Amino acid sequence: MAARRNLPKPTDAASSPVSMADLARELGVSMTTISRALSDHHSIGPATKQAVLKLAKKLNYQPNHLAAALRKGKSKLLGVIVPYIEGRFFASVVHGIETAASKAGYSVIICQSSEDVAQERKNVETLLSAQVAGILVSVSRNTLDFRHFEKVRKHGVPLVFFDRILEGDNVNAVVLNDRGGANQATRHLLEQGCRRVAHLAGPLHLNIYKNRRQGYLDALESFGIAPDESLIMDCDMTLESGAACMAQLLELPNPPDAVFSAGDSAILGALQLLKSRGIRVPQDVALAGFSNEALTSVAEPMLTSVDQRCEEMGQAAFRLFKDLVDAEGTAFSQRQVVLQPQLFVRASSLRTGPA
Amino acid sequence: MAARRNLPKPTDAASSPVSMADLARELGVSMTTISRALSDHHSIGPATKQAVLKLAKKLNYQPNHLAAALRKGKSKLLGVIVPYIEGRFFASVVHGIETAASKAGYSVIICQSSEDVAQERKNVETLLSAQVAGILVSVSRNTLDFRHFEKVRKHGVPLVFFDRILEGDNVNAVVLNDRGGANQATRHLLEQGCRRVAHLAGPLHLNIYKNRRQGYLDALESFGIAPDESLIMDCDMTLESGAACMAQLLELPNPPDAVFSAGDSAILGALQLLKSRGIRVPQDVALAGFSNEALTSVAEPMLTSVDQRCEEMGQAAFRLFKDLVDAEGTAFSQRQVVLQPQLFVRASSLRTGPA
DNA sequence: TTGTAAGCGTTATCAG
DNA sequence: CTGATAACGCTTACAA
Repeated sequence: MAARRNLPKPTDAASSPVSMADLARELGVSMTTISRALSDHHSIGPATKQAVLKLAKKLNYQPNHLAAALRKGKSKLLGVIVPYIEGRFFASVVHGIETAASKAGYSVIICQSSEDVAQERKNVETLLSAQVAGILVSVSRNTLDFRHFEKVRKHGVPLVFFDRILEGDNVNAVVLNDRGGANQATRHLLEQGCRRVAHLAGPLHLNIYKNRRQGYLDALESFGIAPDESLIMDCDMTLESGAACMAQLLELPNPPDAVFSAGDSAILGALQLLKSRGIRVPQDVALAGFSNEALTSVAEPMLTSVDQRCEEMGQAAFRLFKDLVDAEGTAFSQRQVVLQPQLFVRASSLRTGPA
Repeated sequence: MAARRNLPKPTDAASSPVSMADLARELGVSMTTISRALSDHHSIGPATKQAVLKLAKKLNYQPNHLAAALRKGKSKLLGVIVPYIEGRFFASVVHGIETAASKAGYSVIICQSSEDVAQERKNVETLLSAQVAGILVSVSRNTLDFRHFEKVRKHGVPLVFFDRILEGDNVNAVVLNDRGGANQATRHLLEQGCRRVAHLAGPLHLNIYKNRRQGYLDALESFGIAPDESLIMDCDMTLESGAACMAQLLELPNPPDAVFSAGDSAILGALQLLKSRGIRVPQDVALAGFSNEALTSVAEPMLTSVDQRCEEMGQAAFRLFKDLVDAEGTAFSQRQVVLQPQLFVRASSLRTGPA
């Protein structure tokens, strides 16, 4: 018994949805009254209001947001454009955005640019056509200009950038203090007694990698160490690339005693290469990465890394959008929110003995 | 020079968006003509059509999908409900869905149920109110009935389940052959010569875990091995839980020589516990997990695992939805798509010596 | 090939 | 406190 629990009753093919007009007819009042009852307007008798709400529940009334949005000229849809959604970082940021947004009654439409400006342009068009209330975007790797975002502003749609932004443009943005985080990580390595700290740098046209590199340089300077160009490697931040860079670093006449990478995959590649050569981590070479990916706690030794506060970033981005909406008309120009990263120190950088 | 690249020209506050009516007025034709030109209708002179398109481009006309959807009664919005979006699995599935959807001209609205039926119910309401063309859902952990999905069908909105579905209900769904995958993994362990294979089982009210357990039992049976209840552990699939289960298994008078876990985090926990006790993997205990998470390639030894074809699942789910839309009216009842998982054999289960 | 007009489900304005 | 009516931007019979 109890074999088939909640099977659909056979007798219901898509019955036409019930509208406000239906409620009005049924109750013998005007649509205006229905609208007011449903939207909690003040000019409405408590009795009628209750009656409306009751009937709405009974008939399973489902408001049509499209119609409302069309009429009001503003939807409760929020557009989000990310390079891709796989991988911890963007998934977490989107998680943060969605959570904050839905609390405020917004639904989020997600678009992937696949690291391609052309697609990003299409995404913008799509979102504008969907009449979104705002757009949150982290630009693709090869986005070099702002033309397609001009259109967004022309339509009067609030625009917020997060994480990856275009340098030199004054826009609303939420970013991580990448420079500070990199500085912190590098200082930590220096404090462990390392003196030849190498850096795996990402593509420098992206603000995030440029800033991480700068933070690395800052730390060296504060320790009075002159930067050595041969210790700064161009790296595309993949596992393979990290290993290749590490191999190259080991070829140097005077190889590094520590490596700070602008990303975690690359530092893992470096770790694997070191282990394959029998070089001890952290005793011979100490390591630190950036992003605090899950893999940092799985690697052996566990990897020191800078956490990016992904979820906070999502929340902050939404809040900034909301501020823009609420400040409608109030002419305030640009807002930047800067989040403070947090260094997670793990075994890969902790030298047990003295410096 | 070239300091400020693409700064907004100071002279443009949200100019009101241009509509079809504007184009019509400007060109001195009717809105019908505009509509036809824009929607590539056949009854339209090539000359007028070109003129319209040119003007549209010039005036930066942006179609209003909301209005079109309202009129047509069908939007190009697709609703997706997942328990959460962080973590590899759902992020990848969503990636697959979004990629397929956007190719077909749909935008996807993402909702998280946070593993909570109440929230899931709200999500359904939200999506219906947004007039989505369809809903794709992977149910939350504590979803036990279908009432809130009845409403979806009543509205005539195509509904597709993926991965997590409710057993016993006949619905459109895309699932993994979890049973087959588990069978494959367990057989592999048996073929390596293991004879006491333990199983870390997930919450059994979820189809996926129930099926994985069954696949495990199938494999034992095909090897003529009677299942030993003391080797089957209830596990909530976390790292900690996996370690705890492993510890318990080691207490047995006759401990296992292999473990198949229904999830990767748990098997990693088991691995860490074994290593901490100096027990060799795979020589003393061979390990295999499920999901093929990124961490499986980072662990040492690397972990054997069953890949879930996340992205294919997303694509398949979208395709199933599309089929439903295209078959509008055609009364075909339920469709199930079953994807074949793939076993990735790695060091954690490969015994070098003979059995 | 083109135009007219009605209507999708709301909300807002103005009268009662 | 309530009601009639216009309007949001677009599609689509139907008519010319």
